[in-house]
Amino acid sequence: MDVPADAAPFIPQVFTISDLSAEFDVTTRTLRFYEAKGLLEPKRRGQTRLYSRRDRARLKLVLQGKRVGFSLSDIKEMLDLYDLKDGQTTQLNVSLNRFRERISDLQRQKIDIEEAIADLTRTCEIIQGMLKE
Amino acid sequence: MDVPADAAPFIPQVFTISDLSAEFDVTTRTLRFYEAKGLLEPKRRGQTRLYSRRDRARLKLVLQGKRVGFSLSDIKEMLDLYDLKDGQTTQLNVSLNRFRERISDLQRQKIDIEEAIADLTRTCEIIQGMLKE
DNA sequence: TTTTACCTTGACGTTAACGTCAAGGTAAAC
DNA sequence: GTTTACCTTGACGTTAACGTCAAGGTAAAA
Repeated sequence: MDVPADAAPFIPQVFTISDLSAEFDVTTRTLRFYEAKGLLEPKRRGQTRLYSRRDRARLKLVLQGKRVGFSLSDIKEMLDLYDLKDGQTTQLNVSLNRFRERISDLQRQKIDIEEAIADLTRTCEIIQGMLKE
Repeated sequence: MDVPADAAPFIPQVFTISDLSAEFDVTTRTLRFYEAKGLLEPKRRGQTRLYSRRDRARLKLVLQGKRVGFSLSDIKEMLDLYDLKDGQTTQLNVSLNRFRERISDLQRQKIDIEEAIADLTRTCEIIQGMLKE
């Protein structure tokens, strides 16, 4: 009841570079690289980086984005969009379109791969035919 | 009947760099690059490159190989294999295995893409849900 | 107190498949 | 003869996403 509203939380939840490195299985170099690219913005304690929960959440999003094939600059743009706290709907629509474009790309790639598989399969059959002689 | 067996053919079928460039829609830079990589070996008339039908056939194979996702060095290895005119069967088996490995890779990739599509689709649905509010 | 471990910045290296000049040679057409 | 077109080699540039030193700072443990 008497706890001041601005009392510092007792679970600050900050992370070192090696914490995140270990948790997400990326190198420290990668984390510094993401910072240089503006994807993360850890504070410093002296020289040492201190990552907040927000940084951690962002990192998670970066890695998710990479998994589905977005480039780092794509991801940065989207993260930056979400930082503009206004016009939520607009932001969501922008990202929605991004995602849909990416889905189209992926479907195109899938077709290409299927064609390549068909090509190679046919070629294999021809070679097998030759080997039967 | 009296034509000597070693008579030069009257249809030499040689090609200039721009012939091939136009026919296969690749730049001349690309053709020189492939030569530097040992994929093509055109003769020279003075300075100028003269591509034989064999070069043309090789180029065709290179482009086919690229289409199904082989690297240039993969392709070079396979082309070189076919140049060793002995042990045909062995060569064919080697390539057959290569092709099958590539097919496996592609199938793996296809699965990855399908997963990414599923991920993105799910995310889109979530966003759409948020937008309905 | 020295070792050990972890942290920092900075700068250059890597890979693939060419692109892009630069600087010049040749050759046919006008 | 000069313009136009095409050819040559050589060398450096590009892109992405980090990797790999180098050289040094700090701090806790032995």
